[in-house]
Amino acid sequence: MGLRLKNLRKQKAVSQEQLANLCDFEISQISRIERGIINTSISSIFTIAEKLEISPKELFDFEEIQE
Amino acid sequence: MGLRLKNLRKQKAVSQEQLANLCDFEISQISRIERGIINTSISSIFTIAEKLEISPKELFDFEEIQE
DNA sequence: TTTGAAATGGGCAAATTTGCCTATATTTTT
DNA sequence: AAAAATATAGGCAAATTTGCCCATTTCAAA
Repeated sequence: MGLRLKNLRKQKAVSQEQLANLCDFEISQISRIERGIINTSISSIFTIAEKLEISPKELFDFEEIQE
Repeated sequence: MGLRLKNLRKQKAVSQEQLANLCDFEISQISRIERGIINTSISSIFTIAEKLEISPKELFDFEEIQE
């Protein structure tokens, strides 16, 4: 999931800091989510998806195997 | 999300208790998730989706408006 | 290589979730 | 209506996440 987010974020050319500001999260939080350090909540995912202007579903669009 | 889960679970004719056992969660936890009392984690969602034999994406397949 | 931006890492308190348990309410079946 | 099954509710401690710091590392551009 984290990897998926990282890829989508980069596709949108948004930095972790920018995304953090948009979501009103901490940068470290975005970093933790992308690296899979934490198991973030659904609402965080929804916020991120919204601010990244993607569908939440897209964040789960990856093969089970990875990460 | 909770509503979506509840619907999918019922479609599969699985009770909260059965789902809880499958996932190795507490029944009350399933109940809380379905009612939106808590903001559960992604990994919980993945576990539930797996045990319910659905794609995680399906759980997010609903209109923004509802619930 | 140096500079600046972007990302990672860690510590700590506050907030939230989770498990465990028991009780009550609601729904379904007989 | 009564009984049985399902779902909701709440309390409490343990576990996890989150925000708020600041320091360090990695990466990209000059």
